[in-house]
Amino acid sequence: MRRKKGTVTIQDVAETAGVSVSTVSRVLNNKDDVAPATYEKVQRVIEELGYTSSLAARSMRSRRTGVIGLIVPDVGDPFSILVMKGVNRAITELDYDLIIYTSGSIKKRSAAERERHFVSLLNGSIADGVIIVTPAATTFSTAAPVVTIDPNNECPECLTIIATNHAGAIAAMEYLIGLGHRRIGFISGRPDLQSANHRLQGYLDALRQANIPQDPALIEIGDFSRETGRICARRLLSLPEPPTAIFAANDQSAFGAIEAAREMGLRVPDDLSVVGFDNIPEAAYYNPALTTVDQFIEQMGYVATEMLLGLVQGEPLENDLHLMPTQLVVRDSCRAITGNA
Amino acid sequence: MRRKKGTVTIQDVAETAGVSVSTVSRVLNNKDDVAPATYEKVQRVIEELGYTSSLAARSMRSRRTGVIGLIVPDVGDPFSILVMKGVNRAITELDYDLIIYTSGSIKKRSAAERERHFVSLLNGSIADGVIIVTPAATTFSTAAPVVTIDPNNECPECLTIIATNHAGAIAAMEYLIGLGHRRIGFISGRPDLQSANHRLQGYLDALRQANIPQDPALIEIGDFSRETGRICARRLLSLPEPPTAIFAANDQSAFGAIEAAREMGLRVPDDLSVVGFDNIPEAAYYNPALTTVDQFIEQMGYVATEMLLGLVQGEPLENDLHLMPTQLVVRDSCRAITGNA
DNA sequence: CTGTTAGCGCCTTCAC
DNA sequence: GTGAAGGCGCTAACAG
Repeated sequence: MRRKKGTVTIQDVAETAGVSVSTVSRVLNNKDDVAPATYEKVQRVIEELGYTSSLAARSMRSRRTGVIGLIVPDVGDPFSILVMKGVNRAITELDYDLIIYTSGSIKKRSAAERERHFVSLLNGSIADGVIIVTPAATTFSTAAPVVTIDPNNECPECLTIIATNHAGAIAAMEYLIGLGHRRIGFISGRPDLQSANHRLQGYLDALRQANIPQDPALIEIGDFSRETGRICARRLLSLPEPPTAIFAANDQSAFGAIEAAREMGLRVPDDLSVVGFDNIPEAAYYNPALTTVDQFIEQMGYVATEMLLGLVQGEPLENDLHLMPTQLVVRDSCRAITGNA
Repeated sequence: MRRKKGTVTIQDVAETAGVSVSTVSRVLNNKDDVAPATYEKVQRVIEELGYTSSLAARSMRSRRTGVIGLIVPDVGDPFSILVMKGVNRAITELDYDLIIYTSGSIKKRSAAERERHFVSLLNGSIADGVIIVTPAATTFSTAAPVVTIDPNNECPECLTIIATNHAGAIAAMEYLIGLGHRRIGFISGRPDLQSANHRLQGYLDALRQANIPQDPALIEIGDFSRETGRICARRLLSLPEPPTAIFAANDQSAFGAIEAAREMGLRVPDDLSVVGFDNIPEAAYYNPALTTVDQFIEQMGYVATEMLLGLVQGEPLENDLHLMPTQLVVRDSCRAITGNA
């Protein structure tokens, strides 16, 4: 770790190798034909000097930098983590580099502002393309391609990946209804999110389909957090006529709901059935293992990266919207209704 | 999202504002005295055009870029996630930008290679400094400051942050011993990691201190993963004379151990006490809530960032090593030993 | 095959 | 106060 001397540049390499900078540049980019002897020599000097070309300089000259950017709202959020994993997998397979940014829920700037900030920070500058997870903003001024995952609002002009939230919610509800449940509570996600609304709509539609009257008291507005899930479930379970099952709009809320039930002396699934949405890893480990709707989040990240790199490499994509399938995963948090209720 | 036209440059701003590029540059960097009227006008044009200065160009000219880099081995690992959160918090408070890289456990290049790759990718180029989590490499050729968190090996010349692993392990063991346990199994972490070895040493020393003979059969070599924790625990619990308590070198292993116990028909804590290490968020939510040693991981990220930014801003740091305290957090996964065993 | 010549977008002297 | 040059490290044309 040399502190002072600074970076070794392409110049240094050229001089100590006794060639011109362009020759060095050529071997760096495996260009044309360089005399094997020269190539060898330059390569050796590069090795010796521990030279790495400056990303900054490189991206300034050539369009392609070989890095793509990922903007997530929160590094601690399981959804974001899974997307990161998927993107990371694709990135390494396809030999790109990945830069991750957090648009965070910070006070200083709004999420939308930070997103814009990062997009332009990356744009034309450092990254060949950008993936944005649950973007708050709907438009971005950028020359590089953008793919959005699970956007909060319709995002015109953006490539978008989103799960079949409505269908997934229906599947969960049909399962619960098939188990004999009639009073089913719903803990929704943030109402400003498309995906949350689609799930709510699925809940409603499934009820209608089964000819079960809808009871507004059974719908609680959550925010996808564990803590709010707990609070919502408490309210639901304190109703004069409490639900026998709860469908939570994501796994975190479902965990909160189960914890609330437990605190109130209810056993899951014996006294209350709970279904989540997402199928994050913890769902399988949870006690009881959580029945939930898988939306293949990690795969979303992977697909987003594939789409983005396709765009980067100039392949024109036809459809702007990629629908990710959902699938009910039955585990141990639900039980058929037996006697009363 | 304009696709074609490319980026708006400082030139464009200068032209539409009717000034020279240097003037624009001045207002961008709040330099000297710019006539208020000019300042205002330029500012407005910047706003209108949605201009953001190119990170690439900027970092090429000026030393300070205002971004720091974070290199983590795996975005899915709870330890890395907590560090990210801490770094992120410090970053936003101190008004820097953050770039995250994954050195990943990929086949293509070794972790050490990837670390070096990223360090030089960031160095002198994009970032003012770099934080590396559990680095495999021990030296980095870089002009920018480097801080390492929980390095695998001694990392000379690097600023290092590491928890008091030995003391933490002793605390956990004293607690278990105080509860009356005498046969205590240990599931270690990867033996190539400093922190893992320190914890093992703590286990050993606590035993000696309490005059409990050490039994090699009670020590299993794990790798910090849940799955391995499960396997190790299975072996431990299948011993002719199984342990009454298990101390796992991290929370993930502890979860695995509890799951193994459950599969074998043992109840935790009634039939087996388990202590973990890390205090990741899941530990509090787990059923039973996990007794563990907090090593304030998030805080490590925060402190690392503070140290790094101190270095970046030229404040000379005195000590190269920051020791993070550890603290036993008692929850529900242990019980005093009663009758037999 | 290799060196020379232009810039990429920006900041930093230096004049005015 | 402001504009005009020079150059950061690198790549992409051209020459040779």
